[in-house]
Amino acid sequence: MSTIQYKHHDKLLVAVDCIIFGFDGNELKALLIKRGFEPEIGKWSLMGGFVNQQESVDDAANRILGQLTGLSSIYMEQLYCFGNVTRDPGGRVVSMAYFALIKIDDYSEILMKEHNAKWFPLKRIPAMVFDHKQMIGLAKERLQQKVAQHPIGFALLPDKFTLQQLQGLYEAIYEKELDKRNFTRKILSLNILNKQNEKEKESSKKGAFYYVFDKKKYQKLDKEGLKFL
Amino acid sequence: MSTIQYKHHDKLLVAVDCIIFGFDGNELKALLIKRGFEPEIGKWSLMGGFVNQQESVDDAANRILGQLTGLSSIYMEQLYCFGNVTRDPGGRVVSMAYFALIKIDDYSEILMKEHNAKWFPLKRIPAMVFDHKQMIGLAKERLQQKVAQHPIGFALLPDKFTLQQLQGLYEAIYEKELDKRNFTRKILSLNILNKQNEKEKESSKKGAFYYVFDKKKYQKLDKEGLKFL
DNA sequence: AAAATAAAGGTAAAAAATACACTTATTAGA
DNA sequence: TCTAATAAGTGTATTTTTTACCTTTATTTT
Repeated sequence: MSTIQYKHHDKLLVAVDCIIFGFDGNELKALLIKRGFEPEIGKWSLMGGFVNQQESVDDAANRILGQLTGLSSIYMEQLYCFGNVTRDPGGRVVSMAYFALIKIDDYSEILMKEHNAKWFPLKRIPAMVFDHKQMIGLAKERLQQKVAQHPIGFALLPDKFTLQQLQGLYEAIYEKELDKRNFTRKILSLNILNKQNEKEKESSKKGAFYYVFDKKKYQKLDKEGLKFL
Repeated sequence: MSTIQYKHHDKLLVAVDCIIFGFDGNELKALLIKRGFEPEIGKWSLMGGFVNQQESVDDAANRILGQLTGLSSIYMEQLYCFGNVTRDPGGRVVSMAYFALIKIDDYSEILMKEHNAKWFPLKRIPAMVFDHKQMIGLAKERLQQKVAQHPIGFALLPDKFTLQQLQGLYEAIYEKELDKRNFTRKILSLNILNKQNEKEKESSKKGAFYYVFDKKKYQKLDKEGLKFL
């Protein structure tokens, strides 16, 4: 705080931009929308909006995510503040970037169409407005770091998933192949997955058991201090 | 960005608050100032200020840090955005918290006195205004994580330091004792320190060799992908 | 019954992390 | 000049973690 009254200070537009990640079983993707107004009309953009006077920045982020996906109680965290003076040619806008992890089949098709939204593989992100591409790059790095220490990846998978789906997710995030036996051993040794009796039978004749993430077991471990992977 | 014109949206006060860390050879400390105006006059506070229309948020953080310490080109990074509606009873203020690492003897005494600034050990932070104590707690956690992966700790030490001073720093940050031989072996194996011919002779009769951090060696390693400690 | 498919599972070798204690260089003081 | 005091400097054995690697099993289809 400064030593003079608040009212003498500049007020700024504060925006939120959401990097929305999804996983289709094969690739990591980000959900982008086609900007329908100037400046930069027609370019791809992150879903964003302005923070209102009477809502917290986090609330604004959740509101904006909800507008596009119809989803609430989604994994989301602050990424970074983009605060350059000239980042948005439309005005002085400070943007808080957030990233969210959603189950790719959970969003509302209707809302998606309304917003001209489309999933893009992270490896093939098109030209984007302002600093949005940079935001996605930073979000990817952050996800890579975070996922190694916290079990947030499950937010990208269906509630029931096979070990190979889980491994595929990590391979997509890290962009490298992992050894199946080592991966399985490590993830199971954490004791945060519950094996189901049911099998997934689409991708093999033998079928692979489903697992579910046991949040309570994890939280217990987390208190004791756990490195995730 | 929203689908209606920017001018219809709310503008907010955007503040920056700086957690300034120092190390006195023994303890990690934070530099606080005594707030001289309402609300919450007389309470301890982080050094802060408002972001001006014509400066970036990062520039504002550097300006504010310079106001208190007289220092520039200091290690500083964004910590987190504190955006609750009611966090500051004086008005709707979104605060970007930054943390900075300074060499504790480098600041300007004059500016410190002007601002009623004082160093507090992290273990004995007094009551503070708003959410500032929470900011310090978060900064400490972030520093602990960061320092394990990046060689930023040197910003808290004099240019020349002994291995025991360096170890002491890590012990202060992690809040636990480390084994001297293991620490020495590990840090030297990174090959980012240059041993000097000169010895520090105050704390022992034998004297301990000074080392300096070699930024170039580090950057070379960093490109190749390095876990720090 | 045979073939095809992907799932499941273990071991040995290498690397990294930990635990642990004596010798050395130097100065101050007897 | 000898002795005592002080912290610096140094190596090895043990445990844990990580990595590399392939055969057997369950099930379905033909």
